[in-house]
Amino acid sequence: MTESAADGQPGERSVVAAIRDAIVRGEFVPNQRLVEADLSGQFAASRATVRAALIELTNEGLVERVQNRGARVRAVSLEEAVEISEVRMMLESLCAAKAAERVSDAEVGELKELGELMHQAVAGGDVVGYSGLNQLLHRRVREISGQRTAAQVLERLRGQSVRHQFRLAMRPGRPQVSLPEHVAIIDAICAHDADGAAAAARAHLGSVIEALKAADAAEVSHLRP
Amino acid sequence: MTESAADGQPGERSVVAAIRDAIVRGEFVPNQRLVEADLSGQFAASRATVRAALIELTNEGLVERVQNRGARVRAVSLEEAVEISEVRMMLESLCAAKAAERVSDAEVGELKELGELMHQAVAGGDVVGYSGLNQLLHRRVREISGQRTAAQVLERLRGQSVRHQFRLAMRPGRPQVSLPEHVAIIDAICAHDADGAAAAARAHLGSVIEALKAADAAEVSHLRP
DNA sequence: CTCGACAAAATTGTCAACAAACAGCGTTCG
DNA sequence: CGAACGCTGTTTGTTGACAATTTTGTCGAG
Repeated sequence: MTESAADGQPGERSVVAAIRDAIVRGEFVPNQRLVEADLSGQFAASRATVRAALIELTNEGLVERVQNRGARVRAVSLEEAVEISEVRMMLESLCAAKAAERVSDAEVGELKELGELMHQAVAGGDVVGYSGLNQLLHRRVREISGQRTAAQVLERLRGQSVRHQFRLAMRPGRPQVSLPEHVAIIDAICAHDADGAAAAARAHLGSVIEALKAADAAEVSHLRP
Repeated sequence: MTESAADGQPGERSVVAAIRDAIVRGEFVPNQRLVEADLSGQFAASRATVRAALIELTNEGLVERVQNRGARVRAVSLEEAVEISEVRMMLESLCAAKAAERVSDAEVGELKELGELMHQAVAGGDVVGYSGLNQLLHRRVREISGQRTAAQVLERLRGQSVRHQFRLAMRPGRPQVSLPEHVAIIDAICAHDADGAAAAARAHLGSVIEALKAADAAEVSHLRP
């Protein structure tokens, strides 16, 4: 029972981050009601601050708010997760192509090293480490691309689908599938091959979509043996 | 000096819409400061309501807010407008492809009629009418696609770039260029040709990007003859 | 026993006031 | 004469309380 982090300064920005973390980390489960007064107590902030935070998180797609009925943690269905991945497929391929055009020599070295670390993580069975490297890679590609608009959108979408992403990373055999896809993206970017990078990113996200559907089907069948 | 629309109920939702309209319609120019107290008076709402509205509009990308320094209308540079159009290129092509797969017979008729109306508007020199039909077409394609995630992102991006879009629509000869591109999108969707629709949408947005750059270059050269 | 209306509790929406931070300007010191 | 300092006015950030709305629990009639 983590009595939750009620410390830190109660600044507006901090409360947003705190609630977001609580949702992303799974402390607040989907469809859980988020009562302003309760959160006000939990995070040691005034109700107005909490309210502002909830509005911000609503536009980030993490919470749902309906008139006079309060806010609750938004539950993203499999269908929505697939939609999000489809959008990611388009935008990550755009960013990968841009990154391939703009990548510097230093960044090439960085990406190659990242690929090596991912390889080691998979070989060593370090699933959570690999998951972290995975996110880091995607973020670095976004940054290198210089496409701030796409990067912002992708960042928001990541928050919404983090639960599904995590569930996916935990499936046995998944890292072995995604590693070569990631390597392909890295290689294409480092070779300044924009078309190849876009294609590799598309292929990777396509694989994610298939895996999402497969994972869901597997879990459903597991619920009724 | 339109003393601005201060009527209507002061509901939270209404204030957001009112301020958004004021920005999109150009009543509030880019970089204009948005003082909470002033808006509170203009829209007959409390400062807290205005504040909530500004937070919401910040996440929509229409206003910029800095700590302890207030909010101002966000000015999107040409560079940003191009970035936005690049993202739109990817997402609109996705929606066009999905729409081609899912379009019903009734919707085919609707789209064809829309194309006819656009043709008439261009032939009659009705620029603003054509601009409206343009937006309507893009929106209908998004709706038909059933891709709610992409549609939401596109809707937000449209708000940010509406000023550039409008400037573009006003350039002489632009409608004659964009009309066949729009027709190509319509035809591909109506023929259930997903790949063709995606390609047509990509081509259209590519044309928009080129036109944006050209329009900017022309205006710059016009400022120093 | 179920359905509907009524009342009470809980929760959100709104408001006015207070405190903190920043910007501009005049004063004073080097 | 120039620059640093402090002051004042304005604007945002925050708080607490009040009003409106929804939900929940209860009672009575059919």
